[in-house]
Order: sequence, then structure tokens, then C-alpha cells
Amino acid sequence: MHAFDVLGDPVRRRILELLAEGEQPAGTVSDVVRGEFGITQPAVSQHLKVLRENGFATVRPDGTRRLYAVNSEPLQDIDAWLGQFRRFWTPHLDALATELARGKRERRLREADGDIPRSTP
Amino acid sequence: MHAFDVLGDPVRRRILELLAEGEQPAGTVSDVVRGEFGITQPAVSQHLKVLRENGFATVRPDGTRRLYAVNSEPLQDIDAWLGQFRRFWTPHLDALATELARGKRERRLREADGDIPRSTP
DNA sequence: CACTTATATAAGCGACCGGTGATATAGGAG
DNA sequence: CTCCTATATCACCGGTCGCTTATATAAGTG
Repeated sequence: MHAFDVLGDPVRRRILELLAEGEQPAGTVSDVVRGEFGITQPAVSQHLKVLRENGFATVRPDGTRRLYAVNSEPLQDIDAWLGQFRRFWTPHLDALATELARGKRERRLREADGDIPRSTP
Repeated sequence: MHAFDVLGDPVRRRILELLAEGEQPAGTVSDVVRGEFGITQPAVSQHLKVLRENGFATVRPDGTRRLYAVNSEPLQDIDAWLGQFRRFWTPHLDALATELARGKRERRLREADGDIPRSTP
């Protein structure tokens, strides 16, 4: 599943927002999301699984709880992909400043991009 | 359809990359994408429609051709959403520099965010 | 040990998405 | 007007995704 597909789901986006506030047990995430979206616990658990398996979140057991936290690498990948479009809204001079502030790190990442399809199935 | 859903499709991402190089007639896009993904002209046309209807691209007629171009607003929205996670990979001091270079504009956009679900169906 | 709580997994189902082939629309060329 | 090219739309179909209910796993509590 591609990073953008993972973020395509509003529940998963909301979960990431919650995790951005800090490590949270699955139950807390589940309660909040259930309240907001009206879905069941297994549904939330499945979304957490997707986030886990695609590298957006990490888990750490704590007794019977599972503490989830943001893992930002896939988000960085998306940020890097967006980079090729930033010039459209970051005009001329500012572009340089942003580039500098942002660091060259991304340019390295951009090398191994993937996303190149096969020529024929 | 949410912006992230639009970008969830690899064909649509590729089309945007092509348009990032400059305005292109539908036929050119179609040819490239057909070569790379092995899909038909109607399929490409439908993807262009999705990009159009979700504000990622604009069209301009030119005789029998239709010239497509990037419209970056939805991409800016995504960039703004990513903002709340940048601190995860832009540590301490650099964060300030990036924020400054990036401008306050985003903070204004972030106000009207949407994405808030109903409490009960 | 039995019981409860916290979380994950399994099976099944409806909805939606992206593909195809066929066809419509419309502008330019002869 | 007729024909060809460029592009869009239609109708249909298969696959996948996200949800639900039911159940499994595992750690605490008495």
C-alpha cells in the first residue's frame, strides 16, 4: 500500500494527528476515534495495523496495553515528493531560503524514489 | 474525494509530475502514461477528470486540444497538513528557520481545515 | 484457578474505484 | 459536407477496502 493510500483514509489521518500529540495506548486512540467517527474497536485496530505495517506508527507493549507513536519516515517521503511542486507556491527568491532551511537531506532521499512502473505487465 | 485519495493513484501522481514540467496537451500526457502503465486513453482521460474536479489541474482549450496545467492549491493543503508532523524530522533550531522560510501563509490556511467528522451517523 | 480487560484477528459483505470497449462530441482538413 | 483526429463520456465488471460481528490471545486481578 502506498503512503498516499494510507493517508487517504480520514480515520487514519485522525489517528496520526492524535499520535502527533505523543505516544498513546490503542485504547485511547480507539475511544477518541470511535467517538468521532462512530466505528467499532476492531475497525480502529485494523487502521492501526495499516499504519504499523506501512511504517507510519510504531508499537511498544506496556503490560496489556500497546503504546503507539508516530514514525515520520513515510511522511518525510511524501514531503519530499511534494518538493517538486513547491516552486508553484513558493516564488522566486523565497524558494532559495526554503531550500536552505529545509536542508539537502531530502535531495538525497529523492534519489531512491521508486514509483517507476513496469513498461508492460 | 479527498486530496490524499487523489494522490493515492500512481497514474495521477505521474500525470502531476508531467504537468509540473509545464502545460501539456491531454494527448501528450496520454501517450506517456499509456507507455508507462499500459492503460488506455479513456483511463487517462478519467484520471485527468479526477485531477480537474479536485482542483489539482486546470484545462484550457486550444483548438481540438486541451492543455492541462498544475494547480497547486490542493498540494498546498497537503503541505499544510504535513506541517504538524515536520517537527518529527526537523529538530529544534532548524524548525524556526523552516517556519520562517515557509511563511505564515499556511497558518492562515490551516484555520479552515475541515476533516471534522460527524459525532453520530 | 476463574474472570475481566485490552487488543488483535478472522470471515463475510457492500461499496467504491479503476479498468475496458464502445460511443459521443467537437474542431480542423480536404 | 465528409472524414479524420483529439478528447470525453457511458455502461459494465472485477478487485480491493473498510466495516461489522464473532472470536482469539494475552496480561492483570481476585
